[in-house]
Amino acid sequence: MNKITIDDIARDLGISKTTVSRSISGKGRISRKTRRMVLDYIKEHDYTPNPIARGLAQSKTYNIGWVVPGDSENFSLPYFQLTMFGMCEAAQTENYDVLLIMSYDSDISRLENMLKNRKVDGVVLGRTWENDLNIKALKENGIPFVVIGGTNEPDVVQVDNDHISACSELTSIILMKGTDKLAFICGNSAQVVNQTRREGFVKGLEKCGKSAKDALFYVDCDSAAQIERATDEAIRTGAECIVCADDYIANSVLVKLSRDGKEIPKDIKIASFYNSALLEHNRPPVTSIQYDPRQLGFEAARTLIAMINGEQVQPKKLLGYEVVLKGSTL
Amino acid sequence: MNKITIDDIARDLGISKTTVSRSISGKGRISRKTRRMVLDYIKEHDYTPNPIARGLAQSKTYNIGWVVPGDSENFSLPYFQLTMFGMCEAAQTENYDVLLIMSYDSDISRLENMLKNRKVDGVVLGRTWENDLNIKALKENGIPFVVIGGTNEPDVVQVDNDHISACSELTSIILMKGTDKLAFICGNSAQVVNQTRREGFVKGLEKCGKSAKDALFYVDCDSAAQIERATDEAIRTGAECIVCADDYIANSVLVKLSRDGKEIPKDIKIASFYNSALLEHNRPPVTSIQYDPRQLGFEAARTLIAMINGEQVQPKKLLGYEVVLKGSTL
DNA sequence: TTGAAAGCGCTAACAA
DNA sequence: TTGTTAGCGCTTTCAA
Repeated sequence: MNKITIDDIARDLGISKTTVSRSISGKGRISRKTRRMVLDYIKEHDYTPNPIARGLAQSKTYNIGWVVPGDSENFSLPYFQLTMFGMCEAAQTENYDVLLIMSYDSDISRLENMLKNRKVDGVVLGRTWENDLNIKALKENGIPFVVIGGTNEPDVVQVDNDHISACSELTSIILMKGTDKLAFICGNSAQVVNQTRREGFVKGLEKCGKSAKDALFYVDCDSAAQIERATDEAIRTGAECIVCADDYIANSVLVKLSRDGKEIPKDIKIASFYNSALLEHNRPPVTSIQYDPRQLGFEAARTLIAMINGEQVQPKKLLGYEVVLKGSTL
Repeated sequence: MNKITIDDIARDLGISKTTVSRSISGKGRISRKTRRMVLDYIKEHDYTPNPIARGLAQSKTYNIGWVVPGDSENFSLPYFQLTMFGMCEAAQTENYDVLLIMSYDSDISRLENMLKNRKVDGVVLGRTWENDLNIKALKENGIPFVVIGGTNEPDVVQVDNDHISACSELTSIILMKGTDKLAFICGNSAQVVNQTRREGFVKGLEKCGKSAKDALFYVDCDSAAQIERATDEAIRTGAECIVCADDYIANSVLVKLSRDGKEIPKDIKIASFYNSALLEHNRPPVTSIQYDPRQLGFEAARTLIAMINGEQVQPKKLLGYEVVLKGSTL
């Protein structure tokens, strides 16, 4: 067991523990020689400072909290987990660790508890809602935090995919290829990401001289049943292409279409605003937008730690994307 | 900000901070009256003990570590995340938090670091390998830990799905329905779960008077290409049913079959030893085994915390399952 | 450049 | 039943 402490080092080396502490942290003036000596000793004896003790002394935990929705459907799980991996990577390089905070829809008690306990130095919010209670709690608390996703709350540091550009680009490409009547299906519209994607969709319409009135909208489709109903209605109303806000929607639409014996893209085209690896094996492959959740998480954690260190950070960072055209919109 | 400390309470109430501490923890003798008084004060002033300070004093962190594979393919992500949710639930009830530890295949440096830093009181291992280096490091360190999955390392507390019973049951059911020639496809055989499922499969064969020689085995199929090759060969060799070790394999097999225009179950039957929600929309639905990853995580964390508290725990706990027969094996 | 001493906020022997 | 007194292992003034 690693039971050696800073006192042991000081005693063995015949110096004060202040000097040892300074040698380790690099703060304050220290002769190169003394510092070398301490560092060598540490290496040789495999000493690791106790982060709890350091935490107590500096009122820091060297942990960041990751608020992850505990109630999301299975399809979004990989997305969240990949952002989590990215966060861990970023945290690691700064010697931080990641602590989990489960959130359920409107129940923010887990987060509140964590804030009261002061077990984290900052928080990353994995998903944003309209009128987000988590954001309110975080603001009120004053702890540094960054959100992944958009928000119209002022003074919130955000990292997000550039959904607007991405969705508008994909939408206009579809239109320019001669498809005229589009249907848009999305889930819970209280989630900011669904609002943003809708906005991008409309922008894409407008870029091609159309407006929202020229398309069909099915929002708040949370269950498979609702999505299937929307699909049915879209087809009956003459939609030529169904644009799905995410892969969960796309999957349900695909199942429905195959059950009805519709052929893609002959009978109806389909595109998705989020491409998870889970859809990639579909026949035909689905036109979609490719993001990098891992990078998203990385950026969020990196930004957060910079904030914790008192650095100035960019208030809103948008990451890139790639529109991938495939057989489903040929 | 919650800046009130135990000293403030002691001063305000005219008692010693020991008494305050005791009132909070409930340890030692305390008059009901004093305790009430302290508790009331705490409630009124919204005091929360500083867990860092408590941690330093008791050499405890009230964190448990969750070793999660950072390199698993997307299909297993939901499984891992669901166990993670279960862990969080269990941890929460005991006032513990969950800290992430990413692991990559054979690189256990993250875990070693965490152990050296003593930022967790115990560890849950999310996946087990043959000759698992994580297990060795944990044993050597002496920290309490439980593994999810099987292991032949002695003296390791395990929580696992009962893969042997489940797989053997499903296998024998398929055989009893008149299917004769089975093929088994699985991924990396250094992962214990794949070994265990294979064992269950063989046991199922034996229950029906067959042996391993009567079936086709394709192990270490890690890539889609390998799985497709295995599928091809299985069919050419006369397999009537392809039994897939998990949903990732099943998905690739399904894609391959549909591309080749094979009809399920007419041309070939298919079953999976793990049913994720990701496959549930397949047409026809796939016969498979249903586990509850959330409960698995819950049980693991609960057991770990019991160990941390010095309680005696069951060395090996197997959880239930459900064999779900669907159209793919009709 | 170094050291002494006083915390950080809590727990736990030991006394009273 | 309660209080006194040392810590837990580190950081950080303030002096030397």
